[in-house]
Amino acid sequence: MQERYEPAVVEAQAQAFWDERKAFAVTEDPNKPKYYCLSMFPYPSGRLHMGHVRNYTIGDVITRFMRMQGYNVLQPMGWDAFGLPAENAAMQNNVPPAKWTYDNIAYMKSQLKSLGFAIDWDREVATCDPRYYRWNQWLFLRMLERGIAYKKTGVVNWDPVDQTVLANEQVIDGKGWRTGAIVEKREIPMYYLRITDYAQDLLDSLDQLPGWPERVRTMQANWIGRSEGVRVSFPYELDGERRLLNVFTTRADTLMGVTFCAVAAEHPLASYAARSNPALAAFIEECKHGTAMEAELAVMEKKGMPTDLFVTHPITGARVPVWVGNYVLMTYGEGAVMGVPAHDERDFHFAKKYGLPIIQVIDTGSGLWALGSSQSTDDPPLASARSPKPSSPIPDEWDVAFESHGVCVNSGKYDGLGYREAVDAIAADLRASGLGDKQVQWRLRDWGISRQRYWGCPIPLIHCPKCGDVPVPDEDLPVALPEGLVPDGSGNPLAKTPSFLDCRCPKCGGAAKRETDTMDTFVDSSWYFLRFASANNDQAMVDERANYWMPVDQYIGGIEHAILHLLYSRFWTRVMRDIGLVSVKEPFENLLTQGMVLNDIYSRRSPDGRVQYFNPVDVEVELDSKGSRVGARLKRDGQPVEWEGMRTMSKSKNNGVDPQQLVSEYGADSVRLFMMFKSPPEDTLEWSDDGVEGAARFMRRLWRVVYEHVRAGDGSQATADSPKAGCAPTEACSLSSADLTDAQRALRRAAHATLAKVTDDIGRRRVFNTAIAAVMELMNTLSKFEDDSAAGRAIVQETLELIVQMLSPIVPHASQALWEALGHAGDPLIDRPWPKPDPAALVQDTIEIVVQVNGKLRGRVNVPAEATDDIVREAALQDANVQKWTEGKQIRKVIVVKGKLVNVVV
RNA sequence: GCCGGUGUGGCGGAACUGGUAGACGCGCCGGACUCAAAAUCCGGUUCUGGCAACAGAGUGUGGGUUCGAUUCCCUCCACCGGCACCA
Repeated sequence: MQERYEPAVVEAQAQAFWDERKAFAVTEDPNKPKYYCLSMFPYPSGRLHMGHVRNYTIGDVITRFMRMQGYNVLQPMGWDAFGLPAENAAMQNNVPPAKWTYDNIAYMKSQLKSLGFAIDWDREVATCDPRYYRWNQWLFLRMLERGIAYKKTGVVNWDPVDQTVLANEQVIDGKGWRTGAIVEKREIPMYYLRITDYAQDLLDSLDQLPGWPERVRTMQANWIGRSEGVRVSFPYELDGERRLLNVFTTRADTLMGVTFCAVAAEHPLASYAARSNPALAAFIEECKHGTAMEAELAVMEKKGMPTDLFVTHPITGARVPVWVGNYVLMTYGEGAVMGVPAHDERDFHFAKKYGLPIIQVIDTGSGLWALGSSQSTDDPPLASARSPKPSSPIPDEWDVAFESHGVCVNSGKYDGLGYREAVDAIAADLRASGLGDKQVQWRLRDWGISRQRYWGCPIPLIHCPKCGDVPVPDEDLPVALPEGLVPDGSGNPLAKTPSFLDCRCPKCGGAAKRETDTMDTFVDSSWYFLRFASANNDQAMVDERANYWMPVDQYIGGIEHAILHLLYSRFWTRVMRDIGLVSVKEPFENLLTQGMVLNDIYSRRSPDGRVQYFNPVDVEVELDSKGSRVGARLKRDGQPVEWEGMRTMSKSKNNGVDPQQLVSEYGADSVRLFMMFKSPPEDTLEWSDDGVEGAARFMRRLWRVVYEHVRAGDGSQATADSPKAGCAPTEACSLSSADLTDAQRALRRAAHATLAKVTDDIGRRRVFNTAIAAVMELMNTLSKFEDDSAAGRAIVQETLELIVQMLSPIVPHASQALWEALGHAGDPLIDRPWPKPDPAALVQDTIEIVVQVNGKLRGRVNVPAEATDDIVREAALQDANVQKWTEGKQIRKVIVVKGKLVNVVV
C-alpha cells in the first residue's frame, strides 16, 4: 500500500478495474429485484458544470448503495442533444450544429467517466441520433392517427427583419435579440398534442405520487389549473341571425350584476366590430403587438374600447354593451368575460375608468364595508376586501370591489341565496333556457410542438398541392435531418435546402414539399427513460425490457423541470400506455429535486455605471478576529470589491467553478465527498473552496489511518478469530462481548451504531450529509482508541472495513483501494453486500440518563440498561446536583422517559 | 394577489416520533513539531458573568398547549420559490 494518498493514481486504477469487468453493464434479471436510478440527462453544452456534478453524484450514491443492497440496478446516461444553443454556436463558429454537439458529447462523456459514475454506457442515447428520433416521428404519426396530434394556427414571435420566428428567450424588451426589430405576433399553422385530454388524470394521479416532493405536486396542480364554474351565453343578433357570446365565470352568483361584457382583441366579435370602426381596429392592432409572453401582459394598464354591439342578458333580458378589453385573454376560457364591476377587481377598475354602471348584488355582510371577518357565507371568504375605510354600502362610493362570497341581494328571485345555492340555481335556469351550464375550465393548454428551427427532430409530414398534408409512411422513417447545414439566423435552413424540401407525395406521387418545422425538444426528453430500458432495438420504439425496468424508481434532477418536462413525460407515458406500448402510466415513482449550486459574487462598479464581476478565486476575503466577513479585496490590485451575496454559478456573474480543475487538483472522490457533505441534496449548496480542502483532508486522514493500521501487521490476520464486519446475527461471533474491555466494546458499539445510522440515512432518508458526519464522528472515536492487543486490532480492522464500506457509494475509488489494502486484494467492493449491524455489538449494559428539574438539565446518572423506572427515579433523585435543586422543595411529580431522561417537577 | 417553503453560533448545517440545542465540517483563537513556513497533531470556540465549579439567557417576533417546545397551535415579521389581468 502506498503511504501517500494519490487520488489520480487510485482513481485511474479503480476505473480501469471496473472497466475490465464491465462492472456497470446490466441485463434484465427476473431473479433479482430491479432498481432503475435515473438522473436527468444533460444538454451537451460543452463542459459539465457543478450542477451536473451534484446531480450525477447523488444518483451515483443511490445507485451504488442499492446495488450493495442486492438490487439489479440500472443507471444509464444520454444526451438531450437537440436545441437552440447548438444553432447559436454554429453561427458563431461557422460549424454545423451536429459537429459541435458530437464534439461536446465526447468531451463531457470523458468528464463523466473521470468522476467514476457507475453508468451502463452500453445504453447511451443521443436524441439527435436518427436511431432515436425516428421513434419521435413514429409515435407522432400514431398520435396523428388517433387525433391526439392535430393542426391549428398558433401565435408566435415574428422578427420582421430576419423574417424568422423567435423563441421567447430571443425576445428582449419586445425586440429581436439579433436585429433589435420590434417583434410581432403572427399566426402560423402548428401541430399540437392534446395533453388537455389527460388533464383530469394528470391532476388526480398526483395524489398517487407520495414519492414526489409536495412542492412539485403543487406546482403541477397549479399549472394544470382546474377551475369549476359556469358557461354563460349572451344572445345577440348579427346580420339578422341569432348568435351567442359565451363567457366563463366562477362567480355565476353575480350574474345579476353584469353591466358589460368584454372580449379579447383576437375575439371574432372584436374583428367584426372593427370592420366599421377604424379607431377600434387601431386599438386591436395595438393589443396584438408586443410579445406572446404572459408575464409582460400582466403589467399592462387596463384599457378598453366600446364596440357598437350589444348582447342580451340571459336572465333579465337587459341590453349589455360589448367592449374590447386588453385584459381579456383569448387563450383562456371563451376569450370573453362578463363584467361585474361591483364584485371583480379588474371589472371594477375598468368600469370606473370608462364610466360604466356598478351594481351591487352581493351583501357585504353588515351592510357596511365587510372586512375579512364579517361576511355571512357558506364558503371561506375569497379575499380581497382590503380597504380599511368603512363607508356607505352604495357601490358608487366603493374604492375597491367586494370579491368575497356572500348572500345575493338586488338579484330578484335569487335574493337571499348563498354562493353555492345561487350558482346552482342560476346554472339550472341557464340550462333550462339553453343559455349556459356548469363547466370545468383548465389553465393547461394543448402542447404546441412545432418549432421553426433547424436543429431538431423533423415533423414527418409532406405537403402535397393535391392531397394536402400527408403523413410520411412508416417505412420511410426516419425523416433524417441533413447534418451539414449551418444556420445564418434568417429563417430555417431546411426551407432553403432543396434536397430536403423537395419530395414526392406518398399518396399521388406528385411533386410535394416536406414540412420544415421540427419538434420541441421537450418531445425528445419525454420518453428517453423508456428508450434506455430498450436500448439498441432497431425494430421497435420500446420492447418488453421497458416493462421490466419501468417505472423509474428514483429520478433525480433540477427543480427547474418541476413543471414542463415532468408533466410532458407523464403525458407521453400515458399515450404510450394507451397505444399499448408500455404497461405503466406514471414514469417516475420517486423524485428528488436537487438544490442549486451557489457561489459568491464579487463586483466593482466603475464611475460610468458599468459593473465588472470578479471570480471568487481572485478575491481575498477579510475577516475579523472571530472569522466574520468584514470585506473583500481583489488579489491583483489589493483594492476592495463589493460582495453581492451568493447566487447560482453563471458566466455573466463570473462565479463559476470548473469541476475538471477540481478533479485534477483534489481527485473525484474529494469533490464527490464535499458535494454530498456540504448540504442535504434538496437544499441549495453554497460553494466553498475551504470545504473542498476539508474533504480532501478527511480523505488523506482516512488513508493514513488505514495505512498505519495495515503497516503494523497484516490486517486480515487480526480478524482471524474475531468478528467479521457485519457478521450475521446467527453466525457465532468468536469474540464474545464478555471477553472485551469496556473500551473495546464501546468502539464496536460506535461502529455498528454508525452503520445503522448510515444505512438509514442513505437508504430511507436520502440525506448524505448526516451519513458522512456520522462516519467522521466514528473516525474521531477510532483515533482516540489505542489498543495493540489482538482483540483491539481486530476491532480496529472491523471498524475500518465498515468505514470503507459505508463510504464506498460516496468515494468509490478510494474505498476500493482501501478495501484491497485491508486484505481483500482483487475483490470488487461494489459486489460486496452492504453490511448489517451486529445486534450483539449494540447491546449496552449501562446507559446515561439525563436528569432535569423543572425541565432544566441538572445532572446525569448512569444506570443499568434494564433498570426499572423506580430504580432510575431513585438514582436520579440521589444525584448531588439534583438534590441541590430539590432540597427544601416539594416534589410534585417525577416523569421517567425510558432510556432517556428523568424530569423532576418541584 | 394566490399557492408552497424557509428562518438555529462567524459560516454550511445537526437535533428524524415533543425529551441533553449547536453533532459533523469550515473559519477563527491558542499550543506542539519546525531555523522558518506548509503539511500534520493536540486543545478551545452560542452569548453574558465567573479563575473555576457553576449560574443566567438563547433556535425570526409575540402569545398558547405541555412536566418539558427548534419540533405542535395561533399572531405578526423577513426572505426564497412557483403561479398570476385565469374571468
